[in-house]
Amino acid sequence: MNRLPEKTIGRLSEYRRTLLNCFAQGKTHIYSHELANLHNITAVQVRRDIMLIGYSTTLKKGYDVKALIDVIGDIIDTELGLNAAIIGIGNLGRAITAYFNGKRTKLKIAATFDTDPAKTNRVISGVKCYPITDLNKIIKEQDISIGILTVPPEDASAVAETLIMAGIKGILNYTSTPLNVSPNVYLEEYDMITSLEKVAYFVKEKNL
Amino acid sequence: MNRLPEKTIGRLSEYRRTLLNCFAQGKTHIYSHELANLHNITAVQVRRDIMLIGYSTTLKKGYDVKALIDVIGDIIDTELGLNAAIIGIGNLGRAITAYFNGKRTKLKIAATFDTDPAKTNRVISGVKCYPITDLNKIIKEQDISIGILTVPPEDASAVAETLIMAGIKGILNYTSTPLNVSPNVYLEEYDMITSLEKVAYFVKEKNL
DNA sequence: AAATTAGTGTTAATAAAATAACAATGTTTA
DNA sequence: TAAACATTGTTATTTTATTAACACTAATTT
Repeated sequence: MNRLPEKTIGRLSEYRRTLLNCFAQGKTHIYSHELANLHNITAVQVRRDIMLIGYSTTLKKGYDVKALIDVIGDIIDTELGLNAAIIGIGNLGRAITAYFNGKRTKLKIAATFDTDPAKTNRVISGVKCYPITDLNKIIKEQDISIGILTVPPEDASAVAETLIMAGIKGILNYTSTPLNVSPNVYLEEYDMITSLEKVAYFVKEKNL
Repeated sequence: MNRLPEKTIGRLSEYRRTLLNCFAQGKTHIYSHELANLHNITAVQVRRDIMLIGYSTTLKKGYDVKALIDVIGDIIDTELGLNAAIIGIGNLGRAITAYFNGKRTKLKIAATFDTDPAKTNRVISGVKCYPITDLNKIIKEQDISIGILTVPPEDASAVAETLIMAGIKGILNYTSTPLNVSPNVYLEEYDMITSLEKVAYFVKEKNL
């Protein structure tokens, strides 16, 4: 399988969740335009994405929901699953942890970390919270390969550094501090303030 | 000013926050490559973005930090500011509210909404929480033009509908339910599960 | 003060993503 | 069963975003 476009990967993840819903509702087949409507994109986009992952159907009755779920799983899941850790268990960290708990099988939030002694060494949102001083040890012990950063912005760089030293392979950065990581670590950044300011800008523009 | 690219708007928001930090530290000028390094992008990208907003400097001492902050403000802020509301004041809603409080002058979280009677009619993270049945009334009274959706996925579509009926102009959707909105409403969607699955995919790919 | 260097602004080229066009073919309808 | 239709898979085109190239000029060095 050739490297898939980044945007396609994102959409595949979304398709799969929609497909899982359809499957749960007993729907066995789905047309490209149905899937497209559910995601507010074009049917061509859907077909192109599905072409890229090498799935196709001989029928003209739409895609086999179950089969497509499996094919997407083959692409985006790892066989044994991956472990992630949340660093900074404030409201945002808790939101993500709670959101995940029990839902994914292949991706698991295996540990959380914080500096606040009131939070550490107990279970929060179903996951054990460790003091951040144990980060290196726990990351290695539990084979955690993804770090989700929800610490205050001033701590972000230092924590990222520690994560990378501990051997993490991917970082999802929700702090407003842009990070600088070596090219062998995959970094995805998302900043809520930026998104809100973007919405505000386009709201303003619409009124012109 | 011609329509700016969406990606540029996002970066401008980020530049501004970095510039505000620089300014607070007494830095008066900044080179394009400094700003670029702080954001892990190229200096060309920075210069191009700044060119697009029509700012330029005659000096070769970098951009005037204060002036650039103001120019970006002229682009992305509205003169009177805009009001936003959070719908669904769980962990995620609280995280965003707390994050914002007292920080922005031009964008304000003016109200929050929830269905849970234990949460409504009191102040949470510094903002009054109203029952969702009052949504239409409050949106209009307080001139709220942006809705931030942090409700459970099964409620997302209905709430979005209500928001639009109430006259909202922009929606930031953090639920995992893709929304379908009329073209006169600006919609930005962000899904944490997708992001995490994307990171997992690229972590996996790196190992090949 | 002439030569060099470093930095900006802008146009041109490239790359990535989305959309359009359309051939192929199974399905439905007359 | 033949014609019309609907749906997929794929290539071509267009659009959007990024990167490279480079002319210009203030600052620095010799």
